[in-house]
Amino acid sequence: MCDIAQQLGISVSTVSKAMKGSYDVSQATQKRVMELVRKLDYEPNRHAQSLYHKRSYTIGVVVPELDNNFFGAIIRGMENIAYKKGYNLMICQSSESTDRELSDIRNLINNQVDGLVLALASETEDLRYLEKLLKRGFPIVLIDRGNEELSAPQILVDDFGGAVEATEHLIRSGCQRLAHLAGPPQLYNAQKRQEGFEETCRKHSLPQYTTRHCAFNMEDSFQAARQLLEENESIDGVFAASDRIAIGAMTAAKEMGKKIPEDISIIGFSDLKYSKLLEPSLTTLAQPAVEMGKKAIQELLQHIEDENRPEPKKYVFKTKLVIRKSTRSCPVPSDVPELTS
Amino acid sequence: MCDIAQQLGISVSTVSKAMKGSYDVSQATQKRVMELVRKLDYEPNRHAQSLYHKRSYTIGVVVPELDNNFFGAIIRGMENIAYKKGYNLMICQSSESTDRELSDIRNLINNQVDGLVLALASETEDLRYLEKLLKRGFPIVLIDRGNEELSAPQILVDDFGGAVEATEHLIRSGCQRLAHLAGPPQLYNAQKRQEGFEETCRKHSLPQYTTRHCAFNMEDSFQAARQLLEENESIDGVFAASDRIAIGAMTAAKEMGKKIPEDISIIGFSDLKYSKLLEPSLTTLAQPAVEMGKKAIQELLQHIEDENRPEPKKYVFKTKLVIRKSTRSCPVPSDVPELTS
DNA sequence: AGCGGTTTCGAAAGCGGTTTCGATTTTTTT
DNA sequence: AAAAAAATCGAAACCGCTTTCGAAACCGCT
Repeated sequence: MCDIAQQLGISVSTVSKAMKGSYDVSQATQKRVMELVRKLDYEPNRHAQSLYHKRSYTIGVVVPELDNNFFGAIIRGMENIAYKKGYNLMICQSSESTDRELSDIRNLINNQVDGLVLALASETEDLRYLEKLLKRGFPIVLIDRGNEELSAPQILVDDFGGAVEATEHLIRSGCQRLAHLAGPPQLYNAQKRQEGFEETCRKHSLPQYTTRHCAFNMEDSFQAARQLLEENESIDGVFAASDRIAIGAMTAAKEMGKKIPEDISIIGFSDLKYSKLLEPSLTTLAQPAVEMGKKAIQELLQHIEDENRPEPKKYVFKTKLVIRKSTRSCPVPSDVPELTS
Repeated sequence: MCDIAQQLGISVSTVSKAMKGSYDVSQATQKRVMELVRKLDYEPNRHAQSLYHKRSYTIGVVVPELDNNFFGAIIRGMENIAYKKGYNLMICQSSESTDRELSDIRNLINNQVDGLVLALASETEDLRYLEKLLKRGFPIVLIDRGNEELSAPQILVDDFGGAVEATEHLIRSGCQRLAHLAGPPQLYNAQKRQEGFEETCRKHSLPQYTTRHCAFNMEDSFQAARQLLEENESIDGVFAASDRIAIGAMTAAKEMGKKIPEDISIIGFSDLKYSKLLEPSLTTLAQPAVEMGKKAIQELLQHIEDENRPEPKKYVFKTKLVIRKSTRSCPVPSDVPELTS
């Protein structure tokens, strides 16, 4: 900027104002400045700007993992909005580790991010730091992994509704003895999915239904599924709390010589990129991840840019049933709800 | 920092020095400062620091996509080293779009990142901007997607060697009529894999071998594979340039009623997380992605922190053959090379 | 007491911008 | 032609931190 001022024989303040299109600089100098700016490919130093404005125009993002369809799509949605509004993203993956998550958040704060979008790790329980931030008025939006205690806006999927839909799909396709392979019990989403499952079973007065918890990975879910199916030979339908758990269940079922979906139907949750490649392809619930990412940033920016902060709302996105080959075909076609925001 | 100085009745300069453990502040005040710092959870403003040091302690990363095992693992490796050394990552996904890539890079530069780690989009050809940056002495490291023209350090996998290994594995397991489903021809990696394939076929004087190009996605590769297999009924072994292409090939082969691996062996490249879940599970070449990510940052930091920049070297990481069920079992066990850097 | 040497500290400049405010010039009005 | 108003510009302060450099205080020693 000094260069430009010198070359043009004007002051830095004028250059700065010219670049911002201030009213208080003549058309002529404005043009001269802009031309030189373009010629030199000049861009003002963001750190200096941040320092003055006390705003970094950067948003911190922490997700459990990056190489995951769901979070990948969420990030695409977030980038979409953020870049358009002149904000940058600083993305971290906690790898589902609470410690790493905390240090990521602290580091982002230390980097003066203007706000945070967080998908908390499954085991995160100590929310004191986040509460402190919120109390200070620091803008935070939670995404996917909700939390009842934190008074922050939350962008969630309708886990309960999705679970109901999944369970009803199983029942409609003729399954009578259902099992639910649930996620970690401390995880909000897992709880809601379990509730949806159990409530639907009760509603339909199913003679038998069971729930068993396992981690969101294949190894653990494989073990859990095997135990479950061994103890309970008659199970003919499994609602897995995630596609990865569903894969574990499929592997276990196949290993026990059960045919999918003839002997046992399996339904997942998430619609991972590879779920349609499985054998049989997995029936599952798709989540509008890109839309969720967009909404998260929109919500966050509102909190960042508005003085009078509104009440933290919850936005619940509907899931969409994707029927494939791992469940028996339904006599009555299920009505597929539209994606709404 | 002003707060601390005031509360302790000392000057900001002393506080600053105390926090850095400068020799020129007494033990007593140092202790008083540190205690208050801890109590207030104070962290100095990074932007102010960056402004002074003309260093942001942030590294820009651009990869084609985030929800991808390979790049996910690379990023984990990069985070590992970067955080340890006090650097942050600013991660962008170009979604394989050249335009987006360029705007991401410009934006990162504008954010004053100290260096860049890039995995170029497959179609990127206009390297003028990058060349300009390199000429200015700006530190850039290329990862995975190499480029002969750019004089930057490159962290690569031994595509040629991996292809040789894959091809020899097919030959060893009894395949005679091989085909290669290659990636986009302008992509450096794809070229090397193709060369490895063809050279090995020639070396073993195979009676027949063909190569066909397709994009790194399932739809395109499915079409390509089907055409290939229809035109050439006798093909009994396919080396796919990526796991995703392999999946397309598997789907095509199955659709044509061919049994894998009895009628046709298929081998991929990358070892995606879900490749072991396919039916049959996919034989493929694993890449030491985490190690590559680590190396990329180490190399970049050297360039950032050393005045006298060394010649840009190429680091070629060996792949590892992962034998699963999509290729026939070998009479002679292939010797698996170790991971080296 | 006077001297050099060591510690310990703070004032000030600077990093690269932005913005306020007063000065100067130009234009318009009377 | 003088006064008022508007347009245009630059000096300076500031954002929060680091570092240089000089001042002050303290030390032991002759």
